[in-house]
Amino acid sequence: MITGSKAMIRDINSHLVLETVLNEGPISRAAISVKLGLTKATISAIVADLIDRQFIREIGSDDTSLGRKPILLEFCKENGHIISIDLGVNTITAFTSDLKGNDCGLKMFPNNYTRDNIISGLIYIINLSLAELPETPFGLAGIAIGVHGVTNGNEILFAPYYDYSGLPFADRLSEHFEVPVFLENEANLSVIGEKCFCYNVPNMIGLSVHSGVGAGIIIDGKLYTGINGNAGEIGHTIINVDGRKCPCGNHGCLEQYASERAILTDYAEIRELEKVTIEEFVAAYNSGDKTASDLVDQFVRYTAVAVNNLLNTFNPDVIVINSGFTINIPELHERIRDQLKNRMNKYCTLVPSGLQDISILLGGVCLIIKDYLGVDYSAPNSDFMMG
Amino acid sequence: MITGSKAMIRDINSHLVLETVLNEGPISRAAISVKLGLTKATISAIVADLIDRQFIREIGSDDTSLGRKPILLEFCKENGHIISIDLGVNTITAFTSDLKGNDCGLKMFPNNYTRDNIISGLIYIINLSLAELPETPFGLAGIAIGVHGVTNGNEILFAPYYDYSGLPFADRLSEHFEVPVFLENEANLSVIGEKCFCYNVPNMIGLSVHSGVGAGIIIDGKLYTGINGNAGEIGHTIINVDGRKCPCGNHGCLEQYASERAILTDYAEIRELEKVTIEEFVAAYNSGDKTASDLVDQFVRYTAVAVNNLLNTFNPDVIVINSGFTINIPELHERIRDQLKNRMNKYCTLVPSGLQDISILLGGVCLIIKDYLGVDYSAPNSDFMMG
DNA sequence: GCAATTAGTTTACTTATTAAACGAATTGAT
DNA sequence: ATCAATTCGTTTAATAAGTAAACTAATTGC
Repeated sequence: MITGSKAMIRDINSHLVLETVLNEGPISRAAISVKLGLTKATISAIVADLIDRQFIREIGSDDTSLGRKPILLEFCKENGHIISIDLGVNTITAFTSDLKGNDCGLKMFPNNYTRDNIISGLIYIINLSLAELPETPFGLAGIAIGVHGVTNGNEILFAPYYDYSGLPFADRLSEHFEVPVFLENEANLSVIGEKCFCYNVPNMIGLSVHSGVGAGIIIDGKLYTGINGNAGEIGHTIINVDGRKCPCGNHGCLEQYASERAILTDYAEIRELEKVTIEEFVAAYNSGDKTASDLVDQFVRYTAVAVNNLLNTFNPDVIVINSGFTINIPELHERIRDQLKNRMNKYCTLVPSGLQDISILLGGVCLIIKDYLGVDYSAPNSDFMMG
Repeated sequence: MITGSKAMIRDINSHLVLETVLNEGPISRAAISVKLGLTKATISAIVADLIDRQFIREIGSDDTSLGRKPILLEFCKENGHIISIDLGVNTITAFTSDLKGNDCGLKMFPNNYTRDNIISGLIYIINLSLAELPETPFGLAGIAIGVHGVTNGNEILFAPYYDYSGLPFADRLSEHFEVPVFLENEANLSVIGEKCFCYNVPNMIGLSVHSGVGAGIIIDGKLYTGINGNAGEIGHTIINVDGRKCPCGNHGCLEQYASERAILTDYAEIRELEKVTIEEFVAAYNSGDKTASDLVDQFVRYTAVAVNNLLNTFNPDVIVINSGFTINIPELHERIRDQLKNRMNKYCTLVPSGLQDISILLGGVCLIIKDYLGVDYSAPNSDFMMG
């Protein structure tokens, strides 16, 4: 049972100070005191401890008009590194950053790994990334791995596109690198990334349309994954009760209409092609291909249904859409929004992805920051920051 | 900004002690100390204060085999009263209880009130209920009002079945009776009631099928209502993209298929009747009426779709169904569950309502308990308690 | 050079928890 | 009947964290 104690008070206040310096620094002790409503004495004591532990440091004074100049404090972002990996079906992307998510290197590798060698493959990839990083006081803070499938408690429960279910990724990598390792679903990481770097709101849904369709759910500022990590598996919500058969056993699942897989498969079938990439599809669409245009209509229509259902279910601050289609054909946002103009959706706040193809990687970074510092990161003046 | 302070420590621990006595009492100081992990000295200090404030009292000793007998502490449930009202379209139900939700009287009134006199009507009804209650140290702890419509911050935003939107219920009643007043959507109250009295789990969805279809959402033990109180308005999620037109402007909303209104309207139309009550409909079904049977099939089929979608969206501990159909035709639960046997729903934990037609009223009681005591009530050994 | 102002530290105090000793109450063995 | 063993609850001294207020430090402008 978590009970109140003096240690808890200091813990709460210390994290508040660290969060303030991280997200609003450089900032002075006096300003922190005003912002948090704690006395200057308390702030001074906590700051001394945080400096001692090398989380923050004093930098030059600020320019003020009157009185003694404040000593500015800033977060020591380069004192450690984070590795965030997008374990894609075709490509593995490894992103290294400092403790504020700043780019320290990005590498891409074809994913030729099988169930038998994927873990050693990841160790190899991580070592390659680590090799380029300078020594730091803290070293590696943690490793995040974005999985295209359902995860629960650091285990892959179900992944339709690769055969990695049940593998002890986290345990092995954690033993090997002696740092925390987190496996998390890509839609979940994606929405975390959007929240921390772009849209700082407490309740948001990230609608991720890639091979399948998933939603990352943030409620009260916290990721909600359900009791088995299956929350947000909206690809298998039924939106057409008499519709297309789905491998899951039901009919009319969203995923059969609005996923990349559905659209590209439909296109390939109609055009009697073996396989179509999203780039080829978009090129066809842009050149006025009628089939592609019809399928884009389908995507817009069914994605709007998905957004309608999410709005009426969650009534969130924002819904962010991230998909290859909307990234490559930006006007789709407006078209989806146009289909949502009815009485129940007056509070609709549909927004485009701010991070697009790196949302998963930056979401992984935020997960590690949260684990390592115990603090929610909210990137101030981020390149990606929205309204 | 909420910061850590000494007052916070005592506040946290004091509420934990009160919660323990409320939900697990009668219990001794020693047992509380072990359960919470606080020292006996701390518990003694907090208990002295709670006794002083008349929230708890000492009762006789417990029988133990060895050593000094513990002094049992219990919650003073009869020191105050709660009024919970179900503001139905046809009927207003007023329930009075002690501070643990025990029945102190239930009255029903036809709802003939208009926009102009509903507030004075409620004052009249509440006064009638109060008149029968004995004097208590605390008096009235609060009033909860269950609304069949969307509420946000104690205001009715939208109610399709009566014309009470925007009325200052809470302000007027709060001024008049000088106690806190809460307006809340009926599906939300319903799921709170089920959580506190029947299913003590942190993540649950209450599917309420009455005139419309709504879901009460509890995440991490807390009601989630969205940013405008519109969360859980699943009656307007689209489950049949080319389906029936809905007044909301879309096609194929769940409410057009699986609500009482939809089923009863369909039945009346087919049978060329003016109006059918749910009792008449159930009687027809029980007497083998084919039309009723077909419409029950429709209800089962679409309710299963709703549950499927909720499972894949929330992956909660449990989903509770509460509807006139399932209350009156219990085998429908099994039939709904039978339609859910597919790969994605292996964690399905669909359960019947434990409180049935009083879930809204008891949910209101829990809301007031939470407000008044600052503690989550979890009815121990409740008559309604499930597994 | 001094008043005014703001930043940050020091000091005395308050308060809540803890650990340990202690007193109280009860059982069971001698 | 008495006393050791046991458990319950209180008392006491110590610790730790925040607060308020006084104090020192640093800077500007008159």
